[in-house]
Amino acid sequence: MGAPKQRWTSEEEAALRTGVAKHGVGNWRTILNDPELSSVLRYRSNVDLKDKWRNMNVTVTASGSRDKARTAVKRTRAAPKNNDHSAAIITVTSDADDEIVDAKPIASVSAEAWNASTSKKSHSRLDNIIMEAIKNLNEPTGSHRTTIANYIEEQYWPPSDFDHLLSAKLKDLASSGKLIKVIVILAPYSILMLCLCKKYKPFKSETTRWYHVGKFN
DNA sequence: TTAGGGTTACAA
DNA sequence: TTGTAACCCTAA
Repeated sequence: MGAPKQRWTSEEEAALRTGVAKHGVGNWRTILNDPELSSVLRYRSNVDLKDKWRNMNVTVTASGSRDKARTAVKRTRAAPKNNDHSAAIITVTSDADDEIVDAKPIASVSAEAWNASTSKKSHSRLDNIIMEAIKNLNEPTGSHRTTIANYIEEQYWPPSDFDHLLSAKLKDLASSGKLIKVIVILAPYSILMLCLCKKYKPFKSETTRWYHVGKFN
């Protein structure tokens, strides 16, 4: 352990983030072998990548706890697989880490109480429940609003205007980066290619929005 | 090869 | 002295 510490450069950190986005968390060897990244990361081992990713998640969660980093890392493993010719994920509109706070069933309470801030953390109770729902549903391509709503209705006793609240909250969480909003375009392959080339903007009826916790690869 | 826990170097 | 980041060790 006498080796001098080799501080990570911003280029290396960027390469690691790119690698994780591309290959997924845990595929450190694959990231290292990526021709686009290998030159930047040539002085790093797969263990270095793993450790750095852990540290980066500690920083992001601002908790200083390795345990929280671990949960963050675990949650980033799910990745959408585009194996359907008639539907594809076109856009990931936001991406950020988050934290999980305990969410136990509660009795029916007012919308204000659902939305009330729980502690020094800025998360509301509903935020946590939504995160828990998406996490537990564990759908590879994320979960649709109605699926999330059904889960919460099964597990909890939401207020009458819950559906409206949920929509607003999902929008908030996506815009703040706590959730990833994925736009899935239900269209033939040719249309998808036009979308990718930005030559065709799908109608609202041709798209659906799925919400996902964590990062894609 | 990876995850997770432990250790050490370093900066504030 | 303390917290953080980098590095090391080991089990699976």
